[in-house]
Amino acid sequence: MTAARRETPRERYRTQLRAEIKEHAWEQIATAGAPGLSLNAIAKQMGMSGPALYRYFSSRDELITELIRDAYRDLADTVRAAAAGGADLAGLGRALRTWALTDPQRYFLIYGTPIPGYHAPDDVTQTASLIMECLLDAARSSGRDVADDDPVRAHLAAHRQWAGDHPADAATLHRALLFWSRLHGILSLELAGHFTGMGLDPAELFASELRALTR
Amino acid sequence: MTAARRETPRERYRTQLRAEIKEHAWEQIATAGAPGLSLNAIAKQMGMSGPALYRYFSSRDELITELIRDAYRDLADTVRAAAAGGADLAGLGRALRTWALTDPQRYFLIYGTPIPGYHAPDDVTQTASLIMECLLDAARSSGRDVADDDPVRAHLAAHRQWAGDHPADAATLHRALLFWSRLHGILSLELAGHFTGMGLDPAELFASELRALTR
DNA sequence: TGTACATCAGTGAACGCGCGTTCACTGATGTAC
DNA sequence: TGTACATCAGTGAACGCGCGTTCACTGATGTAC
Repeated sequence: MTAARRETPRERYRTQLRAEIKEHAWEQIATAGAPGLSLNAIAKQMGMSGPALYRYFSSRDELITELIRDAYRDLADTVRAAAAGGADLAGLGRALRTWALTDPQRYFLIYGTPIPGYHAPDDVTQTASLIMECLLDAARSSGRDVADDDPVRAHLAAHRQWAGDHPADAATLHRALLFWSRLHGILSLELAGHFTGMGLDPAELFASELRALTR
Repeated sequence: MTAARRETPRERYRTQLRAEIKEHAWEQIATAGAPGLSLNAIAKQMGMSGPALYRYFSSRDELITELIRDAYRDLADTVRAAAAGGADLAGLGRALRTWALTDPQRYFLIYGTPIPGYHAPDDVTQTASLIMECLLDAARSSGRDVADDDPVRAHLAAHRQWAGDHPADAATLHRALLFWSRLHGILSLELAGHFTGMGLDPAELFASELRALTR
């Protein structure tokens, strides 16, 4: 058992301030979107000078990458917590929607318009797979078999790296994938306000898609 | 018959230069995303001074709004052309995907991450309905009835402003809506590179969702 | 417990940049007589 | 056909701004003897 070395006060302060910076960053993203994020603005908000932040993040890009990392991690934790609490596919769907509604711009930071040329580092991709694997596990034991004779299943069976070492037959892969893409379809349109503009209730549409996948 | 007044050379030049500016704007958006769009950069690219553009667009915001307007119009035209050419729902789906792949950032300008606080002007919303009405028409005469006993149909039947005066029963409304949200789900994940990152072929997935809707 | 030194947080000035936008202007193009 | 005037495109200088980032520095906090 490796005794976790006692964190020095300085280290504690450091991690705490890093967290504080990120919180302000999220606030800023929530109100102006990711492109509007500015180190100087965050510093001002925290009552310190701009260059001070360079003690905690080596560049604006590093901060954004860290935020993306955190967003993925937080979503993965949310989904896994729901699964650990015994949620089936429908439960995961509801957890996902709640998470997305909590902070739409955080959702879009992950699943929204990509920044041309930006590539997420490896560990972020790994966390993303974590989420998919969690969906797979739920899709294996719950949900409904949709379009069981669709030819895409051959393709899915042949390309299953993303399933990691989680056991999954074609039906499970298919279900998890449809769960993801369909709910993302509804969610992203909801968060962008397209349904409200049409006079529709997003909650109803989401619930309906969820039913189609799990009933 | 109102004789279209002959366009003066100056007017012709004006409209042509406006178009030229927009083209450069699209190029810029394609390579750096919408937030990276800059009037000065466009001017430089065209070999003129920055302030010159203010003869053609009163502000950066007006230019962006105009681009959004054009994107919607172009998509509406594409979809309507396909419909006029006798395409069924599946055909419209393929047309939609082709359009999206032609210029992903243009697609995202419409359906991607919303800019907090930005609200599209009325006429843009109208063009958006045009698209939906076109989908409705196709959904009435083609496609497959999915989940015909889902309770969401009551909601759809009760909220049908977006259908305009196009005749549409609950099944048609439902089909058009699912067509839109499901294909958007696949498409936006594809354009953002999420499938490629997983080793999956987006074309297969798109075709499969299309089959589920129309077979 | 006290002293000497090293570590580190944060500051203020500065650099270079690009942005959107205004303004007074020059020079070319079109219009009226 | 020629002249006088109005319209309009485009320029260059300027304003004010905020950005990311570097750098030499002060002052406080922790460490070693």
